[in-house]
Amino acid sequence: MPRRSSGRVTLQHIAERVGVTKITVSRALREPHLVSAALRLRIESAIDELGYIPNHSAGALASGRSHSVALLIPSLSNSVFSEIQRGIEEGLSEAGYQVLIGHTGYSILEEERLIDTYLRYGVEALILPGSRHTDHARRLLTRARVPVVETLELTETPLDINVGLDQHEAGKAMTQTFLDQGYRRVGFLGARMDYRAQLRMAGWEAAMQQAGLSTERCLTTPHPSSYRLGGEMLASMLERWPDLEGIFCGNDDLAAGALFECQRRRMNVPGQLALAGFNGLDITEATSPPLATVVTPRRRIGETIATRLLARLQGAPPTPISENLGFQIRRGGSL
Amino acid sequence: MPRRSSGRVTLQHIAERVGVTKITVSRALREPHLVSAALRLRIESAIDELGYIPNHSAGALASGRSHSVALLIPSLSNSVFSEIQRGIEEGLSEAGYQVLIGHTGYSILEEERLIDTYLRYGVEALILPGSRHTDHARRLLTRARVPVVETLELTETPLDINVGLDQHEAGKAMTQTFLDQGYRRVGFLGARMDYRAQLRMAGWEAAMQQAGLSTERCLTTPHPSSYRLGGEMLASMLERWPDLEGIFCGNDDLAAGALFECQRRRMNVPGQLALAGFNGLDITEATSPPLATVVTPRRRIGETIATRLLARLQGAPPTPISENLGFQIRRGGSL
DNA sequence: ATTGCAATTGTTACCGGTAACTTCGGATCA
DNA sequence: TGATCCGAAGTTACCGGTAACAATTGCAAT
Repeated sequence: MPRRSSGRVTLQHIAERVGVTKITVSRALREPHLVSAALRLRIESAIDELGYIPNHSAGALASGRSHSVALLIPSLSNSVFSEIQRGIEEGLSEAGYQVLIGHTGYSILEEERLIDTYLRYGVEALILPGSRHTDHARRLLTRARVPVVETLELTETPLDINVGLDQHEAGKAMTQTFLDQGYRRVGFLGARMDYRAQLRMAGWEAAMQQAGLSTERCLTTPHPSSYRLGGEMLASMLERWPDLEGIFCGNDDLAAGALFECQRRRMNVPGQLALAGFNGLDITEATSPPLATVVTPRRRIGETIATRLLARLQGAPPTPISENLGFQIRRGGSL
Repeated sequence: MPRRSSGRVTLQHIAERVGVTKITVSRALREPHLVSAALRLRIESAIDELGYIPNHSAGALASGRSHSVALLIPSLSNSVFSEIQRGIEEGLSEAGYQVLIGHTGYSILEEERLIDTYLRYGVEALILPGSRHTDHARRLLTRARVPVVETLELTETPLDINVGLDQHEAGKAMTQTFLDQGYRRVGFLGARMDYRAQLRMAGWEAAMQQAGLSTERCLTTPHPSSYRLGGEMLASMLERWPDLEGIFCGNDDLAAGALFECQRRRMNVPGQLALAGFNGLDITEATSPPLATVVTPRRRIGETIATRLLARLQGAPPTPISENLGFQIRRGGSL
């Protein structure tokens, strides 16, 4: 006698309808070549007559495989991650993996919570934004013995697979571009100030110091970045350092916001003030003038992650590896 | 003898370590008040000594409850959905539900695939963007007897819970705002042209026709919208209809792109051309001039969904209901 | 006719939890 | 002092699949 009247159609129901045992139905679904063609057809028609929906939990429990992979992203409104996601999804879904997306909101505590949750779900791999994690998260990951990808930035000590680009180097290169163009009083504007933003800023500092220039013209905030914020912060910077010649913004949103503020003030860009952003999002090509930016190979990052992860899932040895996919400087017209 | 050497720590291991049976450990986790305080402490310390991670599949299978809800969103790079998500997540996670995010890419076929996938995962509810679904998706949803939320737009025939705003009405209202300001030759610019974009456009048509004005100045494309596209399409429209006085863009991205193109052409906005977008994203307040837009109550949509869904999950009768959360016109300075 | 083998289908046990019911010792109470 | 009740822990069966191995059948090979 059933404990619950779940009403749900199970393999057993299909099996009875067709007059076989459930293992045969299970086979017809997972290894059709092992079931005779005639029977397979009868099973298939019974399945859609009755509306059978496989129970993933039961399958995962019995087989010890979940066929799913967790992808944690910091923000649901940033095309940086959506393009990476597309590359990953494409590669993994083809290989039969379901990609479960989680949203950390740039918080490593939330990341920790999600890692825990998804390990309970039995994901076969985790893809994490960044290389900064809580201690507890590291412990969970180590114990779980599951492939882990850390992405976006590079790290000297990857947990496992690391695919990204050198954010510090990129920040330095963009700053150097300002300097090459003859700008000297170059400031830095940053928001959110997650670890990657800090690396970019450090790159700016390094380049400035190397050139013997001041790094005082720097304004940052922990608030999430936005177009509005870019404008407001630019205003503050101009007030504080009226002699600014150029500003390297930690991302494209801030740079665009800063550009709008310049337009509002009828300041010529780059004549009176040069601007640059980071990431190479669509907007940098649309503004007038187009924004200088660091173009990051997001799509390729996603694809590379998929490739490397599949290799690991298919048994490649767990050798920590760091892959640097580089970046490109685009001067746009704002620098 | 174990079939697999999973290596994973289970309830049984904890139980043996502590010297009780697994059901007691299970209780200590789910209903701590039923276990004596002393024992509970010993269990807890065994759990983190051994690094126990509950197996969600096993729990879900045994209890028939997954404590998870699927949220499908069309785009991972659009703050429209990220704000809705935040509202939903907040309400549901507090009540112990895990929100699983899926990405449809605006495709109802992909939506169908995801509905199927998440029903296999045993989600206890589904939140879908829009009211358009494939026939098969409808069949799946009906058979699954699971609460369903359709959001963003309103529908006369909700599957279950429907929370959103009248996109047609909003399109009409924005167009009427153009007319109220004396603009007559008002065009429409749309991309992607998913169902909501079509509704907005229909609203534009209705308002124009009602005013006895021409609806010929209309350019749409199935391509995804972007800032660049907004600029390019504006250029096409100006070439084709040089007498345009205003353009209602199907979303804020297009409107911003169009504005940038006007700036490039040194066209005065709104003097020579008035512009408006849709959604009220951050960028509309940052540009110069700020963009006119239809402000949609995204956060409230998310919160309302959470509230209504929780009520249903806690046993409220499955009465189809449609809740209209309205919108606001903001004239910015571009209209 | 016997053997061998491949193609099909079935049997059995088990994955790791939880529901429902049972047991047991002690406190409460008439 | 026996009946009753309550808190705390245990027993048993089962959720819905899948792994591993066994059984059956038909046919080719010996």
